[in-house]
Amino acid sequence: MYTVREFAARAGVTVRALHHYDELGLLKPLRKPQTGYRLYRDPDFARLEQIVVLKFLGIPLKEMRPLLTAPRASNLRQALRRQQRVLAEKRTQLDTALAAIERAEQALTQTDAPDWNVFTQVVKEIEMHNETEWTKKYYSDKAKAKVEARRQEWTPELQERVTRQWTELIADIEVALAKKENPKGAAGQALAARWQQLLAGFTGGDPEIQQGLNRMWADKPNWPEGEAKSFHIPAAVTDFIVAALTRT
Amino acid sequence: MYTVREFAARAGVTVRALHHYDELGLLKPLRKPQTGYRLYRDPDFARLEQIVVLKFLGIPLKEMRPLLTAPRASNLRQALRRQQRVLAEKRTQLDTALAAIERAEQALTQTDAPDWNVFTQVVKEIEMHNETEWTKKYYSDKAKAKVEARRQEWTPELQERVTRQWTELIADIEVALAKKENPKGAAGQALAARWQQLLAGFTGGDPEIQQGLNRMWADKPNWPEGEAKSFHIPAAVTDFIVAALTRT
DNA sequence: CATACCTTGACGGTGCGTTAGCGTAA
DNA sequence: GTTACGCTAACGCACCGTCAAGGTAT
Repeated sequence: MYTVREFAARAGVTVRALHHYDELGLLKPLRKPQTGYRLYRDPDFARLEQIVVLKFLGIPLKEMRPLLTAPRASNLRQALRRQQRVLAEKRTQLDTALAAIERAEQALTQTDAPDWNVFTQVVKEIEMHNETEWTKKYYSDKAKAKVEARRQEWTPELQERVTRQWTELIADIEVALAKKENPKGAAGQALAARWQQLLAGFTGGDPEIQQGLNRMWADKPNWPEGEAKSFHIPAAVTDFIVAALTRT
Repeated sequence: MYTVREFAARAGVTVRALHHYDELGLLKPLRKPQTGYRLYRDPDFARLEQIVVLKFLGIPLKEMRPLLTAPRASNLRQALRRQQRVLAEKRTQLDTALAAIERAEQALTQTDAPDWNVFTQVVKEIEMHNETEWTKKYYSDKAKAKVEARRQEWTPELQERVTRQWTELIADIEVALAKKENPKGAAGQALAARWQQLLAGFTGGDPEIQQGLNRMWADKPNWPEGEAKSFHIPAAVTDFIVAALTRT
């Protein structure tokens, strides 16, 4: 039986952190009857260690609960793999930033006034490089050029709106699934039409781009999974759309 | 002359971001007389690009203003170097986390139940390694062991308290400096005494540790500068203490 | 008149640090 | 009684995303 302070000292965390974990329901100690004082015991120690480890690995506190109580390792391993990808992407981010700084320093040693042009060029290059890199391999050269051309016209806000439209559509489809709606019915066809609309917004009706997209989706399990929430489309949803679009 | 939306589209940022930069005083556009509408012009574009670049490099928005208006490159280069160190440290952090995940996965492939022991061990190892690594080179082997032993007893809260005591002391010394207090006077001696007290709290009066510390401070310009605020002690302060402690 | 775009608040999210005000244990 | 420790509540930080309520341009 430890008090907060003792327990915190033993575990190498602060009292405030323990309060926080308690609030989040991650680690709820016993309470002394009248006073409400927290009372920690040995099993709590093990659990806290697990929390600390997961935090060290960069896993958000809010996602930890299921991992801590899971009796089997499968979801833990899943989480680790996800986290691995997230961290890896962050690292390449960092690497590019570092590279940019180095290049910029070189440029700065030559002139006394900051040469923002060189500077911004470097960064832009790198940014583009990163963003498009992972999708590249799916497109033919001609398709790449076309996609690139479209990118130029995309404002980030347009991006947002489109993303929202997709998520809304997916939500609607999930509702339809829950209602056991028939893909061939009117409602199903309407959803499929919205789907194709959105898709056309990206491909511009270009078959080469469509091809590339197809390849990309076929390889979905291997997508990177960065901070940019590449929207997760449940398999059931795509199945529904496929069913709606295939002619009988 | 662009409206927010146009300008945002041209620059590849969101309208909200522009609002935000405006609020922070980073990029204040003209305003249309009656309506208060924001009006951006070409010079604003250049400035925005600079902001975007610095953000890409991970520099906090609040620190950007002086860098943007600085006519000469010197403080920009300073900032870049600082940022380089910060990023580099973050990267090693990431690397260790990634390494930990890999090791953990290996451990997990063998058992089905999560083996938290192996797991926490790995992380602890690595954490220690990191924390002490950069100070290591200043200490003799014997001193290292002693410092390590002391570390074990330090709770993070004790850490905090000590840190605060140092910052308070430093603040007090700066006040004394402002008053042009004499280091040899009573006030100066009192401050020096507090200094030695705090130091003794770390060294435990051990000469080997003291030696290592001396070497470390002598090498101060080369310290890493992570997120962990290694307290910055102005040169004037150390000078004051040195003057107070050297026997006449 | 409708519609698209502008404005200024203000809340939310991440992981706690940091007062602040107020009971409790030794 | 004093002092050290416990509790909850609430703000703060970084960078905007995301409504919301209400004017303006076309």
